[in-house]
This record gives sequence, structure tokens and C-alpha cells, in this order.
Amino acid sequence: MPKPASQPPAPSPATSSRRTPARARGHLRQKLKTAYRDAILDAAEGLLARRGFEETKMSAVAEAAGVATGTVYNYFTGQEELFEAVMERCRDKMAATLAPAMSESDPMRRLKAIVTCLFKFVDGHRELAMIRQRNAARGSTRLARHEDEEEAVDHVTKALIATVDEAQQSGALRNDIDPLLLSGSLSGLIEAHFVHWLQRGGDAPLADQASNILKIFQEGASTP
Amino acid sequence: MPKPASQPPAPSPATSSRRTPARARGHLRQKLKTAYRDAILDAAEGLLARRGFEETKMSAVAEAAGVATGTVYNYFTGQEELFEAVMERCRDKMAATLAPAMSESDPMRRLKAIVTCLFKFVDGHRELAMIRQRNAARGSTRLARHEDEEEAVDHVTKALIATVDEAQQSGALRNDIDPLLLSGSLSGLIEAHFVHWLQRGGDAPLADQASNILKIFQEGASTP
Amino acid sequence: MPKPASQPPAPSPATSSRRTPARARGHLRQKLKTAYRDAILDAAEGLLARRGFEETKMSAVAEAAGVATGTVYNYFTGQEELFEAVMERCRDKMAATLAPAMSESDPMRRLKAIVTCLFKFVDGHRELAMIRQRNAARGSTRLARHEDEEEAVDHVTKALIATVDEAQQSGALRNDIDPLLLSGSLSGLIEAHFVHWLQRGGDAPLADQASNILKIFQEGASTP
Amino acid sequence: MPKPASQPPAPSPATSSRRTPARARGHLRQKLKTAYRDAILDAAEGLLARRGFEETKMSAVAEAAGVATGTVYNYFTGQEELFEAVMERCRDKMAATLAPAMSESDPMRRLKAIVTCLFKFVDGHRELAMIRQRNAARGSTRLARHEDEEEAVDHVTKALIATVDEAQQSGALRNDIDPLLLSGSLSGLIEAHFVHWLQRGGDAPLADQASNILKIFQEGASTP
DNA sequence: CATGAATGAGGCTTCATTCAT
DNA sequence: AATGAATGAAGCCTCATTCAT
Repeated sequence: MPKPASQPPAPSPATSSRRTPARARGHLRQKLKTAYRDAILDAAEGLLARRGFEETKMSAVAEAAGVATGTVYNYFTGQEELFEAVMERCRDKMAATLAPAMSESDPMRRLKAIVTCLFKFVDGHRELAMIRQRNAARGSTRLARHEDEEEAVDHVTKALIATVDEAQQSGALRNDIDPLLLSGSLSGLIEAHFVHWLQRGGDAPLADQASNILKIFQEGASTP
Repeated sequence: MPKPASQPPAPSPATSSRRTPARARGHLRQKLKTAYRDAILDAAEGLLARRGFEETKMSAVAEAAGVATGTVYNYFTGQEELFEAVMERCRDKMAATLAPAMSESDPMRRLKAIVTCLFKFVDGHRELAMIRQRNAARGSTRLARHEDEEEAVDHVTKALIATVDEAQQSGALRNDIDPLLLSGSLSGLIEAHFVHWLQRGGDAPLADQASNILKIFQEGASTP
Repeated sequence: MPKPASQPPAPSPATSSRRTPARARGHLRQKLKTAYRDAILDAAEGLLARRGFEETKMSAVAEAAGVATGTVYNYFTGQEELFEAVMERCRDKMAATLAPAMSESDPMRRLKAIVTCLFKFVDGHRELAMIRQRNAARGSTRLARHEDEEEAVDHVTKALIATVDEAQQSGALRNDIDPLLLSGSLSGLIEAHFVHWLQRGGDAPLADQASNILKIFQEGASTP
Repeated sequence: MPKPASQPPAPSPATSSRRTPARARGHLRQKLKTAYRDAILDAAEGLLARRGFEETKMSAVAEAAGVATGTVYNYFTGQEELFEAVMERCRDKMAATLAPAMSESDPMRRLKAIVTCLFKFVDGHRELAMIRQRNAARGSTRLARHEDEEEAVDHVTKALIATVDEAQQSGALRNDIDPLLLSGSLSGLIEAHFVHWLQRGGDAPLADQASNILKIFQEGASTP
């Protein structure tokens, strides 16, 4: 509706020359901008998860988002920034997902809560989860490439490390292993379950397996 | 060094184009071909490990191998086949490395032998190992991509699965977990150690940590 | 400042959409239109002088003018017409600047007056002057491009040609040289002084040098 | 002729396995490379002169040179380097053209020789000359842009400045004018003649007009 | 009309592959 | 066969222009 000629209330005479109040229009614009931005991010996220970083062309992202190629560049300066934004949003969502788990005070229970949260997240955001996994690989290779660059460790990884460390100090976990290595081991177990789940088709809910992981992690694989 | 071909005596310049009997020449040819092929594979392997799949250009491979770009295409039909050949050779070397471990009859001892062999291999072929890790990530994403394609599971992975299965049946490992998941967990632990080792700079010998892994795998991380 | 439009009294919010009688409103409209148009031209002029033709983007012009990109297209059909309009306005201003000089009847005095006017103009409108110089180069190359296109010779150039011609016929200037070439020579001298002035930083008033130019033009560079 | 099977002289048995002697082949390659490079430079030169810097697309250069787009990038890293190379070759040719004039010891005669050389050059290389002129404009605008950048003054300009300076010190040219301004004035005169010549169609030989220029420069335009 | 984001044609550049020598 | 330059398809990005609000 471009021209609602009658302005019944006309709240403020000063702005009466504008058909739509500036504030409302700005709000609309803002919403539209966010919608576009999100659509692009969503499209990129899906493609990144499905095809990987190198196979994700800007034009494909634009098409998937239902916009023109140039539009993408109105929201992101370039490919790198777009992908980075996807990763960041991914990290943010993961961090948000993790938040409730972090309030658990007992370290072992917190570990379990973390894993449960993670898997709940994966159940709801398979694509994001796949990106995260890819990026983990990317991360470790980058590490090999520029061994001195920034750490950029995942929020989740950090949480695991801290919690494992705490559990070791509280005597709940064995003390004869570098906490970094131990938390890495837990990460490896988590990823193994994730991969296993993917290979199974990703149908069954993953969250149920959190206790499985911790069972293995805590008790080991030997016959009890 | 693509040209180790020794030129025997070369009796007379006039007949030099037919110095060698046909059979011997064929043999020489064969050797030369193999030498070229290997040089190219070696170069590709190094670059793949160092720069990754997407950053490894055919011209760079050629240069690193000391041949012309076109030559690469005399030995491989294209980039994909070349990289595939590198991966295959990598898998073969891994399989060969694994062979002695497989002769161990007791499954638990065999598991430890496998891990030890793996880490010995990594100590000696860091580049190959890095490729393998990269490819693992690649593999799992590919899996997602063409979920119905070839299995292409690693020899090592197969060995682990079979051995874990055997150990479960012999009662050495807990029976309440899918053998695929259990062996995947072991793989995850192995990779976690590998990554940890990479992050530490990859200096210390990795083989020493085989027992560490199995300790965690068997006993778990809880305080004994 | 595209909006100098003073809003008279604005008697009642309810009738605010019809504050002004139609004729007055038309007048206002006209003024507003001109104000916008001028703002855009001014912005374009500044950017053209500063960044050059190829580096001057429509969006930058709009921003500098304080309007939206699309608005520019309400006043000019496109980039070419806008730039052409800038050039035309530039030519017009030059012509206006030149007017007083043209009333001088003696050709030699008129030449000096023209040069003086030119330099006064440059002193006051450095940007326009720079555009004019740029366009001179552009012009001569365009000439080469579509050798048959419009003449589009500058008003100043025309004035110089006519005056030089007159001076030749009056015997004040040598007759053995094509008047076009002779006036071109004077133009060249003028431009040389302008460039020299630019390279010196463009600080000192340029108008003082008018007599220098005419000295060289009339007497030549040899020791008197 | 790819396979001249008979190698009559066979100078050195060691290289007999190569059909074509390495040196000869290298020579051929070198020649071909130079031919390509020159073809590209020539094409770029023509387009730069005809269409200008901003209108000269890489693909057009390639097409004009009769090569594929990518080929251009085998010889120049990018557009900037290509254009720079054209300009450099242009400068070099100009410098070479100027060389004989510089051996003249008397400054006034040298000035005339320089102008004559310049015009001879223009007669033979109209395109290069046009590029030079464009670049002069470009140069002076660049100057305005980054007023502090490198000087990058033309060899010709330098020669003129030095010679004019010398002529002033020898008393042949008036001393009451900044030598830079005086040589600039001469440059302006030269360019004016060049432009005039272009506008006349560039048919008549330009070199004949060298004396005209110096006449004006030395004696001025007033009736003698 | 003003707005300013969407559009998409078009430019520059890269690199896997081919091919004449 | 080896060579290495030529090729051109394809990707990223810019920016003049359009158009819904």
C-alpha cells in the first residue's frame, strides 16, 4: 500500500509531509535488511554444510537465498566475510545452546550436560553441526599451516577443557593425563559418535546417546 | 629425481639411438615411467599435506616434481585422478604399516599393536598422516554428499572394526555398545591424540603414547 | 543542503497537505528542484575534479550531494548526462567569467584581459579549472576517437581564436602563422602556466602571471 | 618441422637424445615469447591510444593481439603491469628518439633538435604519441591527486628543462623567468602544435613545423 | 518525488587442461 | 613421451541503473 492518502491520527505535524512516519519506515527497513541478511546467511550455511567451503560459490549462495549476486555484497564485503559470519553465527548458537549446561556446578555432571546440550543442538541443527565439524578439520589444518596464528578455539572446546581440568582437580577424573589431551579425547569421542550418527543417516535422536559417551569416557570400553 | 637412468657405455655416437636391446629398453622405459610417476606422487603428497586439496595446483605439483605441467597429464588423466592416486598410495602404505600388527592373535593386544603401528607410521610420515586426517574430514562430508556412493572405508578403520568386534565377542570389551560405535570411539581417541600432538608441534615421538590411548580406551578417564 | 525550503506557518495539522496555493507551490517546487539539481552538480563537480571521471561513482556523487542514489536519476538520465551537465555548467561559468574581457575592443588588450579573466577564474574555482584541464585532454582524445563528431570547442578557445585572428588582421600579431595554430599556442602557454601553478601547490594567486604569459607570447623567450 | 630424424653433424653425443638441440629450441622459444609479448604490447598500445586507459579491457587487448585472455597473464601479472609496460616502452622509444638531439652542444640548437626529433617520432608513431599526451594529462591529474608521490617526469621533459636552463645561463634565453616555467611553456607550445596537427587529421608531416615552434618560442607572436 | 537496496551485466583474474613443438 | 605456453571456462567482485516502498 504505497499511498494511504488519509492520515487520520497525524501524530506530529512536523513529520506530516512523510506518508509513513520515519520511525516506522526505518523499522521496516531494518526488518527487511535483517531478513535479507539472514536469508543469505541461511543459504550460505546450508551450502557450506552440504558442499563445503571450496565448493560454495557466491553465486550459488545468492541463488539459494533468492537474491541477486550483487545483493550478497550489500551485506558482506566478500566471500571471506560471509563465511566468517556463518561460522560466527554458528559459534554463537552453539554458545547459547551451551549456556544452561554451564550453570551446573559439579564438573562431571556439567560434562554430561555439555554433551547432552551439544547433541540436542545437533539434533536441531544438523547443518550447523556439520559445518562445525568441517571447521574443526579446517582449524587443525590451518593450525598446521600457520602454526603461529590466532588460537580461535571453540567456545565448546574451551568449556570442555575447563571442565575436565576442574574434574581432574576435584579428583573425579584421573590426574595422570594432560587435561588438554583428556578433554581432546572427550571431543574425539563426541565427534566419533556424531560421525557414527551421520553414517547411520542421522535419523534417530542423537541426544539419547550422551550417556553412552560419558559411560565410555568414564568407565572405558573394557568389560566392567 | 626423475632420471636415474644410467647410460651404460654408449659405444658409438652414430648408433646411439639404438644402444640397447629392445627388451632391456622396455625395462628401462618401465623404470623411467615408474620413477616419473613416483616423483609426481611424492610432490603431490607433500603439497597436499602442506597446502591442502584446494590450494594444491597442478602446476605446483609439476614444479615440485621437477617436470613440466603437461607431463603430469601423461601419468594421470587429471587432478582428481592424481589426488585419488595419492590417497590410494597413502592407504596402501598404511595397510603395509599395519600388516605386522594384524598377525597378533589376541584382539586386545592386536588393538594395541595397531595403534602402535599407526603412531610409528605417523612418526615417520607426518605428511601422509596429515593427509589422512584431512581426508577423514573430507570423507565424512563426502559421505553426507553422496550418501549412496562407495564405502571407501579405510583399511585401518576396517581393521579396528574387526578387531573390536572380535574383542567384544571374546568378552574383552563391553558388549552393550555397537561395535561400529566402539571402534569409532577408539578412532576418535586416536585422532584426538594425533591432533594434540600436532598442536604441540609434533616433535616428541608419538608412538610412546599408544599405551596412553589404550589406557583411556580400556579403563576410561575416571580416577581408577 | 538540499532543503532550504522554509515551512511558512503551517497553520493547522489537519490541512497541512495543502498549505500553499497551487501557483506558489509550483514556484517552491521549482526552487526545490533547482536546489537539488545544483547540489548534485556541485557534488559531481567536486568529485570529478578530485578523483577524475572514471573514479567518480554515482553513489559517491549522491552521498556527497546529501541525496539518495536514485534521486540523481530523477535529475539526470544517467552518468553521462550528469557529467556532461557538469562540463556544460563549467563552460557556462567560464563564458560568464570571460564576458567583461570581451568588451575590450583592442585585440591585444583583449587577449590580455582574457588571460587575466581566466586566471582570476582559476583562482576562485580551482576545481572547475582542474576539470576543464582534464576535459581538454579528454576532448582531444575524443576528437581522435570520433574524428567526425561534434566540434564542441570551448567558448574560451573560440574567443582566443577570434581575437588572435583579429590581432593578426590588425597587424599586431605576425601574419605568417595559421591563426588556429597561433591561438592554440597561446592556449598551450596558458595551460603550461596552469600546470606549473598546480605543481607549485596552487597557493600563490595565478592572476598575477597573466602578464608573464603575454610577455612570452608576444616577445618570445629569447633575451630581449 | 617437429622431427628431423637425421642429425648430420651431431656435434655432441651427450645431447643426441634430443631431437632438437636444446640451445636452438631455447632460442626458438625465446623468440616466440618475445613475439607474443610484443604482439600484446602492440595491441595494448593501439587500444590505449585509441580508447584510453579506462576503456581498454584486458579481453580487448587479448583479442587485438590474437591471443586468449589468459595468455596476457602469462606475460604480465595484470592490467596495471601491462599498461605500465606499454608506457615504459613508450618512454624508452622516446628516449631513444631523443638521443641524437642530445649530442648537440649549443643549447638553442639542441632545443630545436629535440623538437625536431619529437616531431619525427610523432610522424612515425602516432599512437605512441597520443599515449604520451594522454599520460601527460594523467600525470598532471595524478599530481593533483597524490601531490607527494614520485616525480616520474618524462625523459623528454627533463631534457627540455635542462636545456632551457643551460640556455638561460648562456644568455640565449631570457633570465627573468623560472626555467621550469619556461620549459613548460615550450612543452605547451609543442603540445599545442601536436593537437593542432591531430585536429587537422594528422596527415601532413609534423616535423616540418619544428622551426615554426621555435620561431614562436624565441621571437614571440608579435609582428617582428 | 525521495529513498536506498536489489539487480545483473561485465570486468579482472586464475588455473585445469590441451597441444604444437 | 616431455615440454611449457596457449586456452577459455568460471569465479569473484563492482557499480550504473531500476524499482518497490
